[in-house]
This record gives sequence, structure tokens and C-alpha cells, in this order.
Amino acid sequence: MVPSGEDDLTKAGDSRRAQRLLEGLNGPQREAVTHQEGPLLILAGAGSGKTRVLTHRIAFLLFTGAAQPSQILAITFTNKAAIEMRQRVESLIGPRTRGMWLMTFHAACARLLRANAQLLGYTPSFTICDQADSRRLVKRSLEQIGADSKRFAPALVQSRISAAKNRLLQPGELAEQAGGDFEELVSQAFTVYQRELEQMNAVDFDDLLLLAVRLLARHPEVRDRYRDAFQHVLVDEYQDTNHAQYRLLQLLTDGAASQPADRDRPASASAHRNLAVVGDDSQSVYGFRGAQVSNILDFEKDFPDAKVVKLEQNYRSTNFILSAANAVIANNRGGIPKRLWSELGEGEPITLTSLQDERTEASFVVSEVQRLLDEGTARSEIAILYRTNALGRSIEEALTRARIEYQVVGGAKFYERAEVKDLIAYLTFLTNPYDLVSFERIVRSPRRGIGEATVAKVVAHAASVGISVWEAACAPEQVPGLGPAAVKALRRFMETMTKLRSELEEGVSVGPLIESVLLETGYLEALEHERTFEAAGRIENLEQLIDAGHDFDKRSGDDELDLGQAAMQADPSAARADPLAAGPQASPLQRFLEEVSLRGDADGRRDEDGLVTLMTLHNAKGLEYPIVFITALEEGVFPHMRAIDAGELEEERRLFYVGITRAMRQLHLTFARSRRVFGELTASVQSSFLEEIPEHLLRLQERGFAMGGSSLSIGPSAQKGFYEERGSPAHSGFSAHSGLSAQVGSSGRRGFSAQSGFSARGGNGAARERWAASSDAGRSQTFRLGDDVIHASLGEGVVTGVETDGVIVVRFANDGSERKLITEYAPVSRR
DNA sequence: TAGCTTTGTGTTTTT
DNA sequence: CACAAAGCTA
Repeated sequence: MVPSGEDDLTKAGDSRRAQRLLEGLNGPQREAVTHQEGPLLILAGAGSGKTRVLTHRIAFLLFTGAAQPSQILAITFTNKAAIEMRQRVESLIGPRTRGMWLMTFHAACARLLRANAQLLGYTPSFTICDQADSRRLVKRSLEQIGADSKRFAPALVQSRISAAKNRLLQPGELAEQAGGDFEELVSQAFTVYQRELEQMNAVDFDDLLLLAVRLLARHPEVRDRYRDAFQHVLVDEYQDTNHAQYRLLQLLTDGAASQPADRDRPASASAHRNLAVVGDDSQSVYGFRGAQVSNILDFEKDFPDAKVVKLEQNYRSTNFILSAANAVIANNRGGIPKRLWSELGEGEPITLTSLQDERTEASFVVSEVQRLLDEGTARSEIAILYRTNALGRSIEEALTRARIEYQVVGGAKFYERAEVKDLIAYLTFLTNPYDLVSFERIVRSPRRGIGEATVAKVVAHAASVGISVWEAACAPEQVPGLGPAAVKALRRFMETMTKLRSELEEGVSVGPLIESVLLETGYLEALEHERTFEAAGRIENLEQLIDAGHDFDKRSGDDELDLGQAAMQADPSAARADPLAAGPQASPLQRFLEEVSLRGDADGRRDEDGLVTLMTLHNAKGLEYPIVFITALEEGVFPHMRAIDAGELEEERRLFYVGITRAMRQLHLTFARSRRVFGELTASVQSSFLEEIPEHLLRLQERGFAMGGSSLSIGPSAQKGFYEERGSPAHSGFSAHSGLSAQVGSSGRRGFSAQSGFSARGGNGAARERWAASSDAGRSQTFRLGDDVIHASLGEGVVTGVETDGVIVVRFANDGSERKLITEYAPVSRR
């Protein structure tokens, strides 16, 4: 139970441990760790041991007696980071992390709000809407105000509302600032949207932050309680904070000198100003969701007495990689000057490979991966990064063909699958009877003879009488305009729900509750009845969710045990300091739902043997891999077209910087000279970012024309080509190259050496393109009866029929089902 | 009402 | 292409 070594929990032991913590830290790191009271800014370059400093600082505060675990609030942006930090702190101090608030901004705010919901007009069982739910609500709000939701994309309106909330603006305030018709419309939609949310006792992601700020700003006694409780506040990735988060931190630590509103107020006695932030302005890549780099750039203005520590020694990468990173980021203006260096030697040059199209690019990357694996590299040492999620698909297909196991981080999210969301909606409705989004979702799933019209009447009735949807649905005969069939169906449905709710009230734990829901609502039965491959997959997902429930039950049982122990050991003042003591405890089901709704990807990735990892560059932030591929480095893709249009090139460049600095030993860059976008073949030009990498760091190669194998040396007359876009006025968009002729060739300037290729001169580009297409098709897209094939999502199968027009029939091994596939489009290939 | 087909629409990044 | 929403039929 208690790890050995815990007997050393003495003052002397702790001070010895505090000293030991400093071993192996460099000078600046040590300064950051040992800094005592007052504001602290740690400017931590990529790979400079930021997490190490943060975790060691926490341990140091504990070992030196500067703080109790419960007095520490350590905030991260992602759950992954929070989990990692907790593990690493635990490895330093043992299980004393239990009482510590070590979580994401959103999770911390949710916890704050659950405990004080009444003060803001919510009940503690409020629902947290994810962004899909929120979008539906926005759409409905647009319809309510009579706006054409076709002309005004709900997603755009949603992002405007979100931006307003991040700036702590109320709907009314937005209206005042509204300049044009569109702003006017947004603010109207905002008003309706917010009213709907509140009626549902629901909040969206942005509300979590906004309401937490409101709570602390409007209720000084609550604010003081939390300030007292958290004597030390630590924030990771500070460069990604938005205005709401910034205000929250100010309120918690009272450093708000820069806020005029606070200047008038007498400084609170509870202000401790123990705010330690860690960040890197060069890695600020969340501007699109309201992050303000200015928060980190202005930290010293906010806290003139702040201690500033700069970490520039990198412990991750070789100097080829760091030089490239330094050179790229130097093209941005106005950042905090930093220069990364490491003692890890020069390392290997970065490779840059030009490929014909995305398919060739994918096979190239995969063949390189295969080569590395053959040489003994572990799968888990390799990451493949790209700008947008959709770009991962072709890589996935190639990996599947090569039978290389991989994982996609953050792609299709487990908790966003329809069946999982359905079940979550059942659970949510059980805890929040006002949640009509959940009600609408579950009432027709599975089908039970209740249609759109019926639902609308129930909802309208609830709103007009002022009761919850639950109550309205429980008494369907009171709802005007319902036919006897609808009344009967509703009653039956609500009887089931009432039964489930009483199970919940009797204290049944989460896992068994999920099972009851699946069985008693007929959800599982309906799926089983389908007898399709997809349904089987859904059932599997639901089984996983049951497991997650049981797992949660087990964990929360452990936690209660630990909390009990901690309370016995802690001194009486610690109990008083528990900020949650003032509010009601969230029920286990609520905590489960919160965990689920605030968790992006299913972090239960199975890593035992290691998997090749695929993800977007954003998802890669904070991670490191010995070998990194960055793909699709094409102008318009990365930097993304929309970023170019919006003049956000610097943020894109920071994203590239993030990507480069993920690599420890090898960095491989690729781009395709043409790519299918929206299903259309588009010629592309290499990313302008590539030109920012000094040529001596790069090893260039061109693939995709390997026919004769004869290598070409191309004279000065043919030196256009590969890098011809350099210096040309338009880097933007997809400049149309006719055929391929213009792109073949090499740049003498860069020491490029073509390994093989086609002579470009005098050829007919269009004809060659046709040739390339047909040879491509001929290689992999002809099928015969009896061929063994593999499909990206359906798995292995055998061709049982060949029809005209490239249609084949495949029987899949998984479930024995037969399906018709169009070979041109289906992600299927011979094996 | 429900299931099917067709049509249209669109891809940045995420708590 | 993929997915959502609208339209159509039993």
C-alpha cells in the first residue's frame, strides 16, 4: 500500500531530499526551482527541461515546508500534461500528490464551479456541453432569431461567441461593440444561445473559465478562500493562456496591478502573489482560440518585481535540428530573444524529400519507417506529424498496407463516437433533468416511436410551463397536441428513465449503471439486432465505455481511501483550507461525466510494444521523439492557406518551430508536388518555411520518378525547378504548374542531387501526368478474383467478384460480410 | 415515423 | 472523398 521509503517523512529527511532535488540541474533551472516567494517567470525554450523544473519546484516547495500539497495549484492545458506531471511529481515525493490540485484549467474551473454553482444561478449538476453540442445550440439560436443558418455558418458564429467569452464579454457588451451586420447577428445569437444554455443548466467550455472568473470577481469572500487555499499557483504553457485564464490567475494571486478595476480596490490581505509561470513565446500556437502571447510578453509589466529565468540549454536534440529551429524562428519579429543549444553534438542532417503526390509521399515515409524498424528502432521512437487531421489518412493507409502498427493521437475521438455520446447523454440526463440536448439525443435512440414533432411539443411545453424537460416528459398527457401513441411511448420511455434514476439514487456505481442503461433502454438490443459489422464495432466501443466506468469506480474507491488517510494525518488547519468544504461534493457520476467531457482523446493508448505515432503538429506540442517526420510541407497546406489569408504567418511559423523541436536525433521533412484536395488533383509548391532552413543543414532528395535509375545531372539552364518559387512574388496558394516538367530538376545552389529522374526537357507534361496516373493505378488498383486484399478500416478480405467499372466484391475476414467497393476510391489494396 | 436515397457542403489547429 | 441535412417513399 504505502511505498517503502515513506518512513522518511521527517523534517530532516525532507531537507535532505530538497537538496538532492537540485542535483543534476543547471544554474537557471536551479534558480527557478529554489525561488521562494513572489512572481516567477520561467522562459523555457523547447526541450530545456521545463517539466523537470516545474515538478522539481513543486517537490522543493513541499520538502522545504513552504507549502502543503493541498496548498498547491498546478495548471496545465491538456490532460496528458496533467497526468504526466502528476506522475513525475509522484516519482519525486510519493503519493503526497493526492490533495494537490494538479489539473487543466478547465478541470480546475469545473471543480470550482461545482462547489459554488448556486452563487451563479446553476445547480451543482450542471452539464458541460462539448463543442459539437454547443454548435447545435448555436445553430438553433440562429434559427430562433430568424437568421438563415445556411448563409451564416454556425461554426463561424460559434467561434465568434467563443472569442467574445474568452474576452469576458457579455452578449450585451458585444452588441455595443458590434460594428457591422454580422457582428450584430452574432451578438443576437449569443444572447439567445446563452439563455438556452442557462435554461438547460448547462455550460460550454468557455463558460467554465468565464464563470470561474465571475465567481471570484463577484464574491470576494470566495476569492479569498481560494487564495488562502492555494498558496502557490504554477502554470504550464503560459504563452497559451487567453484573457479569461489570465484574469483567473490574477484573481487567484492578486497581482492585478494592470487591471484598472482592481487598482481602486484595497489590496487584499490574502494576496500572496506566488504565481510561477512557465512558457515559451515561440511556441504559442493557440491564437485561434484566443491565446494571447502578450500575456507572457507582458508578465514583467504585470509583475515588475518578477524573478525571470531563461532556460536555453536544450537536452533533447542535436545541433543540426536546433540550428534549423533557431533559423526558422528568427524570421518572426518581436519575440523574446533566445538561442537553443545542446551538448548532444552535431547529429545527422535533416532530410528534405520531394515526392510526386500524397500517395508516393506516404509510401516513402512508410518505407523509411520500415527501414528504421529493420535497423532496430522501436516503433514508439517514431512520430509522423502533419498540419491537419485529414492529411494523416494517406499515411494511415500506407502503414496499414505495410502492416506497421500505429496509433493516431487525437484523431477520431472515442468520446465523440455517436454511440458513446448517446450513452453519455443518457447518463447526463439522469443527473441534469433540464438538459434538453441530451433528452433530444436519447429519446429517439434507439427508435421508440417518438418523432421530431413529439419532442418539439414536449420541449415547448416544458419551456412555457417552466418545468424541466424531465418533468414535462413524465406527464405526457399534460402536453398539448400529443396523440395517444406518442403519450404511450413517452410514458414508457420515462418509466425506464425513472427506474434508472432510482438505481442511481440508491448509490449504484458508474460501471453497473452504464450496464443498466444499455440493457434497460433497449440500446444494446437494438444494436445487436442490426447484425452488421458497424454495429459490432459500436458494441465493442460501448464495452470499452463500461470498462472505463468500472475503472473509474475502482479509482474513486482508492481516492476516497487516500483522502480519508490524508485527513487523519493532516493538521486541523488543512481541513479548514479545503476549498471544497464550502460546497456540495460532486457525485461520482458527475465526476465521471466531467472526466469524460473534458478529456479530448482516449488516453488509454496501449503502448506495451510501442506504436508508431501519427498526429497533428498541435497535438505534438510538449512531446519528443527520437525520429520525427513532418509531412505535407506545401505552401497552402503548411502554412495553411487560411492562416496566410488571415496574416497569421508567424503563428504558423511557431507551429513549424514546435514540429522541428520535437525531434531528438532525426528529422525528416517531405512534401508532395501534387496532392488531392477535395478529391481534386492540385499542383503544389513547397512550403516557404523550408527556405528558412539554412541549406547546409539539409540533405535533399527527390523521389517519384524512379524509372530508369540513371541519375541526372542538370546544367545551369535547367536550374529552375525545385526551388524556382524562391523569390517569386507569390508564395501564396497553389500556383499551377503545368504538368510536372517544371518541377523536375534540382537546385545547384542547395547542393541538391537528384537520385533519379525524368528528363524534363521538351516533354509533354500532360501526357506524362497521364502516364504517371495510369502506372500508379496499374500498380495497385487492379484486382482479380481470389486476390487477398486489405482495407484501411475493414481489415483483411478476399476478392469474390469483379464487376465492370472497377467495382469489386470483397468478403471480409472479420465478420464474413461481403461488400462492393469502388477500387478507385476505396482505401483497399492487394496484399 | 423511419429508413432510405440524393444532394450539397466542406477541412486548421483543441480544452 | 466523407459527412450532414434534406427529400422521398413505405
